[in-house]
Amino acid sequence: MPPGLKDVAARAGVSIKTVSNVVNGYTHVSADTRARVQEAIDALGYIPNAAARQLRTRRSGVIALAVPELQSPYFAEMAGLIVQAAERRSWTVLIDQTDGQAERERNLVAGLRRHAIDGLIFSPLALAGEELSRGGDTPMVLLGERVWHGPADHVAIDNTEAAADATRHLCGLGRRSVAAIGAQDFASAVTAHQRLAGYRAAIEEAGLAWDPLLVARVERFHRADGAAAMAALLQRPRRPDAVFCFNDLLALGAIRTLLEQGVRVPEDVAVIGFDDIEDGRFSTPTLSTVAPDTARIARLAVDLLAERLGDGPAASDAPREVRVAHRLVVRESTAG
Amino acid sequence: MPPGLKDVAARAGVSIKTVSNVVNGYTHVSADTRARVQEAIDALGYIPNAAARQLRTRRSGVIALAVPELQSPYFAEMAGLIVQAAERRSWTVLIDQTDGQAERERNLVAGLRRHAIDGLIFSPLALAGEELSRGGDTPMVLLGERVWHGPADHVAIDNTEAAADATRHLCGLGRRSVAAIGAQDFASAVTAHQRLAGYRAAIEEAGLAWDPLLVARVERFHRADGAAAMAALLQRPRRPDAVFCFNDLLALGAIRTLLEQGVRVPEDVAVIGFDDIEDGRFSTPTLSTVAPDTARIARLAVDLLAERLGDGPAASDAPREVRVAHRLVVRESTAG
DNA sequence: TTGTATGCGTTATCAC
DNA sequence: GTGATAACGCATACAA
Repeated sequence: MPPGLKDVAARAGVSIKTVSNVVNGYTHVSADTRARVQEAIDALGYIPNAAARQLRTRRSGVIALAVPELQSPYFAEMAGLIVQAAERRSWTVLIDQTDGQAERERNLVAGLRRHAIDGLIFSPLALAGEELSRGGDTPMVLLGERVWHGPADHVAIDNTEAAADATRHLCGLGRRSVAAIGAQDFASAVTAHQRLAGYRAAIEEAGLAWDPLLVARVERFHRADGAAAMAALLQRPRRPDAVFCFNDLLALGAIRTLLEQGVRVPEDVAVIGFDDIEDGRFSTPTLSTVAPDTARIARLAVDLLAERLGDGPAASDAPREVRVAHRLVVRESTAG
Repeated sequence: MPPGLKDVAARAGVSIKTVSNVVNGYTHVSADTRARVQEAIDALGYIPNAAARQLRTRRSGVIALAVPELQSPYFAEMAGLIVQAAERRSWTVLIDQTDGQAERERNLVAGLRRHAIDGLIFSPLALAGEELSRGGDTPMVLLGERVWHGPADHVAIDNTEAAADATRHLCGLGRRSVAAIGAQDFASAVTAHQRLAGYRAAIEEAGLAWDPLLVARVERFHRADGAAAMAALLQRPRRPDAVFCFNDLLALGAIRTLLEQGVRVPEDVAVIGFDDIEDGRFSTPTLSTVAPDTARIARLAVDLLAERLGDGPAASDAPREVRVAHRLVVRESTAG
């Protein structure tokens, strides 16, 4: 049975209120009393009971981070950064893996954890638009651009523009047959839609013909999907001389297929990805990519949540959209 | 203000005890009452208050998983699998990133979260031996082999034997100058020590001379360390014709350096890693490796913890060590 | 089978 | 500056 406020109070010869004051850094405590209480706390190894505290204050000091999957290096990195940012506010982060399942995401938004978490940072995959607003009362910050302007804050890079930048880079290399890997059909695939739009805009801007046969669809954004999509692309009549992949994993998979089939990268086909995960810095060839300012995204997400959680004036302001910078990173896979 | 037991009871015209019974699936409730209560629960959207429940039962339904870093694909995968396994017991997993910092690991073991979590699954990096037993009362399952036999359960593969298997594979290829990347000096680097021991055993078993100059030390197990270590190895007088890397990230970094310097893999240097992360299946060349049965490790870790947590007879048994299988996966990087 | 009453460890409102 | 005491929402011993 761990010691409680009561035990500390008894040992220090004061009331529990005084101990509580000391624990919570209340200022109006005489130095003498404070010292005595502190001594008792140390001696007993007192640790405040989180449950009791939460029951009273309705605050758990825990925020949830919901991502589609931790296996994806981008989300893993994001998770690590958010944990770090949260730590500076002494928040604990509960990481939730949705596996992109609509039902799980819905539960999250509905607030099935309502009592347990103070806020939610959410990177939705299966949910979009209004469904995201059927929310409980838990403050939420969305990661990734939304087309719809709902009641939640969100922070993201300009996906469409970033995709256009990547595509422009390929066109600027003199490539005339620029393919895309990563298109998705379902309505909630906002990221895929936006990157496709950026790709198309840049293609047309370069005076190239829009060719649907150069666009490969994928189920998910994994290496295996990229590999399969690339194989399909190579089957088609018009063979591309460049590929924009909607994320780095797709690109790494695509490169694998190309090399396997004796196609040189970047000489025959230039490949660019998206996310700037660490893998791309050590692959052969190293991977050109679009680098979002992930550290900044993480920091801003936590900051926005903190503002909502604070009882300050900003807590009830209109939802904000924060745009974060991205930059092009040119490496071997397009440096031909 | 979310509804409580009281509100549900009022609406259903019963006492809170009855509602509580229904919520907790107590069997002796008349079908009629149960239906009425359930209706009220649904209508009000009642969700039990986790804090209050925990205050009473001293159980939070949350277990912590502490890993050095989520960015590492192996730990990310492990985390995902453990979350899945825990889900089947309706446990929530709180993921803690220690960054390999001794202080953080110490806090964990000391139980600074004591009140908040029911159990801990821990993959220590900076702590070893006795320090791991200075534990609180929170049940703990250790991931990764320990030399010392402390008071906690642990589940792991036979690191030494697995490392020997990898090295034997290289020797079996006829390579005579087999290097190792991943040695570490500090005492708590149990994994590195064991893999080095396995490597050495296999080297001597093959009748090769033990050459300390073929062993490269690393700070951490990242791609960059592998790349740097390989570069150092190439500088030394005796150039290796094979390398056993203590994990896949090191191997991928090493391969990058080799290819960059025009050394062919596997023709000139065969490379094998450890962990079987997804990257290795799509890299060029694809990566030979030792594959631990990670899914089984995850499942067993959760099972062991469950036994400790259960109030059954097994709860106070002596600590168990569970050994999990591994297998060699031969891919292009050694298939020369 | 169901209801009443008590306490889990805190914080917060009042007195003193 | 400090102490007594009432909640917070739930589970459960005990009664009915």
